[in-house]
Amino acid sequence: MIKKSTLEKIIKEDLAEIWSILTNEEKHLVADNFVIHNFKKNQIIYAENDEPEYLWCLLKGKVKMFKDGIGGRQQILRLYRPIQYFGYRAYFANEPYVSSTSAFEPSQLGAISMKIVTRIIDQNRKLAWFFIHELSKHLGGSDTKMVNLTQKHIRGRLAEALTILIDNYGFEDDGETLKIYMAREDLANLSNMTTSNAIRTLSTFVSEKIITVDGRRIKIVNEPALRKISKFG
Amino acid sequence: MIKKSTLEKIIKEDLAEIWSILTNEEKHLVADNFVIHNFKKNQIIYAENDEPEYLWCLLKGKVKMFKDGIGGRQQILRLYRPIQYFGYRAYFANEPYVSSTSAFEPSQLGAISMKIVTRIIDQNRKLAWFFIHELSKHLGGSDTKMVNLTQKHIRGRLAEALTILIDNYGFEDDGETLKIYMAREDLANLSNMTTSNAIRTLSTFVSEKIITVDGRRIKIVNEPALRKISKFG
DNA sequence: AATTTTGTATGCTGAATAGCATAGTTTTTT
DNA sequence: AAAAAACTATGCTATTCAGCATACAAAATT
Repeated sequence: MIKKSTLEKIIKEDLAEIWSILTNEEKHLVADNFVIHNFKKNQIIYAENDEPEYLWCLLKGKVKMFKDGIGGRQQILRLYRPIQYFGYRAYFANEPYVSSTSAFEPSQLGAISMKIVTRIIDQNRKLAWFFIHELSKHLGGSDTKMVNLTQKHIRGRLAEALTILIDNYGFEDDGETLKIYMAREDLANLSNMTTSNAIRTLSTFVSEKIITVDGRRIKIVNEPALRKISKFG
Repeated sequence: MIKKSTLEKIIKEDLAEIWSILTNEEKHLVADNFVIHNFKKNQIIYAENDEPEYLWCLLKGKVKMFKDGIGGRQQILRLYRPIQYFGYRAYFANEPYVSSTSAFEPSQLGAISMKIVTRIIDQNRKLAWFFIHELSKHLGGSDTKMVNLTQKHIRGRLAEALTILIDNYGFEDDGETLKIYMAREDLANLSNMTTSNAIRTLSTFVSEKIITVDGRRIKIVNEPALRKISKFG
């Protein structure tokens, strides 16, 4: 269980952009209605077709947003890190979730009722702008990703997935080991290919000295080459 | 050139949802800053990497939003009909356009400076909500489309494209001829396949008595079958 | 610690779809 | 209305990628 103090720190000391724009009164409203949840590895936070109810705030851990497709094949849509927000889109669109989310690793999340978020948006322009900005960013990203996934070849898609991991979670202290350890299957689900092909293509990247692999530990040894493959492949 | 009266009709008589939520003063502000543009068939409205400046309102005609990918292959992201709005996402995200738009057929559009739209959002909650809702809908649609395009087979993708055309533009008076005549290449660009494969797959749909084809005129003769292929294919 | 389960690596095979060529047709331009 | 350009239809071939099988390795569970 996260300490109440940790939570208050985040909200009151404006550690995340979103809270810094609230009035003290609004901060109190949020703090009083913020419920902490702990999720185990691979535990579902919400599932496709569920009715949206909460704004989720990832405090600690890693979360994936995904959609189950044909034959149980999963497509990972987005990855989240602390402190980021999700779960609000479907509520705003007034429809059930079109995707699911689960914890990649043991994670701590806060849930705030969307009714309260709505109430605050109604009285605070800046929060409205926060969501307009956030949604606009995601929409551009989704459109771009669509074209990348449909048009790039396997090498390009896997290279792009690796750059997404770099950009989202960064490196360990050595400056080259990816700070996320995911199964090959997840890597495949992120880059729209089968697990076999993710494994195969990783191997060729190793033989080309672009990465090294030690179990799930991936080191990026030639990032420019990787980004080049991602861009043109 | 569209008549000023037509424009005023749209804005003052609340023919489109968006305007009905404005105060009279705001309506005036919009009407005074609304510039009508005519676009020829295939003319570009704005292009990828351009800096966004206007909210575009499609008054008459048809518009496609697309992204140019590898080897000049285009992916159509969304289709617009009167009276719908676009061009605002990149401005809200504070970034250049990630996609382009062009007129499918001779079209009339209105352009309003995004600065003015921003000013109105700042003073009118309802307009903020309009965009939050709109962006949320589009984001859900984009995520769903991504999975459809990457996971469905060719038949399913083409069937889906046809249902998108039905849902966006409907039928002629006969109740079965699609009210949009697009080149096979555009149909291919909508469903992520080559032109050859769009033509081939259309032919098999004809032989299966799901559609009939007369040049670019497509009649949907078995819509349930089409939707079934779209869903499970 | 042993056993079971799950994940990784690699090879082989087949299916799906892209690419290209050619002929005929429609649309656009002059 | 004629000429040019663009589009459509179909066949054949090449490529990419998925599917499956097997062996091995690593994790998780008992």
